[in-house]
Amino acid sequence: MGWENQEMQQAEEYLQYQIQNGVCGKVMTDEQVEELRKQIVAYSSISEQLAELHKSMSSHHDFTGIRLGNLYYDPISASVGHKITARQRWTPTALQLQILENIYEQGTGTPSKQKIKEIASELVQHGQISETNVYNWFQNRRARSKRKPLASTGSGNGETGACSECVGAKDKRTKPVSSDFAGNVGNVVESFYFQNSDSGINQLMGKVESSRGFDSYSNLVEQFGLLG
Amino acid sequence: MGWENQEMQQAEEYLQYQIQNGVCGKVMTDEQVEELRKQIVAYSSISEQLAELHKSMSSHHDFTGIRLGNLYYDPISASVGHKITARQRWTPTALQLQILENIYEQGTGTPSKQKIKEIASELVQHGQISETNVYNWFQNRRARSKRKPLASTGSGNGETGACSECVGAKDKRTKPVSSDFAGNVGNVVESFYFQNSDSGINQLMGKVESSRGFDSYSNLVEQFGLLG
DNA sequence: GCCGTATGAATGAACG
DNA sequence: CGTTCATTCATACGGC
Repeated sequence: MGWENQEMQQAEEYLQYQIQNGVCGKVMTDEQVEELRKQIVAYSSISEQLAELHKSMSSHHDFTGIRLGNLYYDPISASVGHKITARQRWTPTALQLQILENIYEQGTGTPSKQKIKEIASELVQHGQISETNVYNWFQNRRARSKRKPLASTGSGNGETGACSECVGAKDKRTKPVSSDFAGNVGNVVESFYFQNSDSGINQLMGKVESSRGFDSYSNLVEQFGLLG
Repeated sequence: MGWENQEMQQAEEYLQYQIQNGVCGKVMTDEQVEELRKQIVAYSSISEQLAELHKSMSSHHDFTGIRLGNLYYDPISASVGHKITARQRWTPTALQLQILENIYEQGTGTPSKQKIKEIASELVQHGQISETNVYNWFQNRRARSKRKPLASTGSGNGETGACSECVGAKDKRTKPVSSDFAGNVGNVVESFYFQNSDSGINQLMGKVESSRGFDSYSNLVEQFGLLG
């Protein structure tokens, strides 16, 4: 159409000006918006099933107490102390678990003080954890994977191959995921997020798109049947 | 600065033109973009993990499932949920129960490997059972009789007063999630952002929803009509 | 039909 | 290191 270069340039400058003054920020093409829309729809649907969890969490959090820095408020005793009252045994986060499993399988499955320190310091990025936790985890992991896979008796009704401490057991726990994944997801996510955001929408889109592991939400949706 | 009305108008027109031609569409503030970015990053990391997990699991043809924080991934249905799949849990038959109780009372209550084997092989005649089941039964029996001042198991089925986990007076069983949430509060407080997207899966939802992020997100959706 | 209890199982930590 | 304990999870079951 009849847009002169000069006009366009002026417009661009104007835009720049507006942006700099916070009047308006990023500009997206409809295509991009649509892309985003799809992403969000898919993701939010996927996360939908977690909503229930959140609900119960928030509806009962008046009994959970809260941690304030190094202090901990216990709603039951209505007091604030330095320790998290009683209980509170460590539970690995999913990511931590995966990483641990990975290390366990790849690594000799051997601990070693130094190594534990390293592992702990790495895992602490994904949630609270101590060296003791790591130590215990390996200890338990080793011990439990050792018990022989004992055939469950009979069948029919209650298949019991599962084992607790049991008498026998094969590794039936978490399978390690691709090392690539286990080792990097955390970082990926972090860098993903903490990256300078000035790059704008294009970058965002690029990242979301190129985010590996899933080709498209439809694929995802199909795989997990997460969309009602 | 020196922006003349005319120039501004031209710019606006230019923008309109661009929009109409699909060159550019919606305009968002940086804040909004950032909000969006957060949402997508959160969702995408969840999805990514699920996808990877799925891939890994299916490639291993493993049917055990995996724990994801408070959630469980079921490789069979390829979905994530709160349950540990349909695996039936063992239930002792009346006869088995009686025998077990008997053994428990007579013996010190401590089984131990060899004994368990024997017991199991004996009980299997009265219904399906595995050593693991026996082991667990004793384990639980011991643990639970400790919390409750229940002395006699009573001969019949009469049983005495009821008390589930007993000492857990607060009975968190009904609100299982909350306790776990408590354990995570710290993380939520400390790392508000998605430094870890892992089991943070619940954390994440908590963050997403509790932060103004979600609202902003909803607003965004409305404002920009991102959701058809 | 929802709510609370009973109980098999999973698992972090501790014990000897 | 192998075992055991303590706590928690998930679900089946029974009453209102």
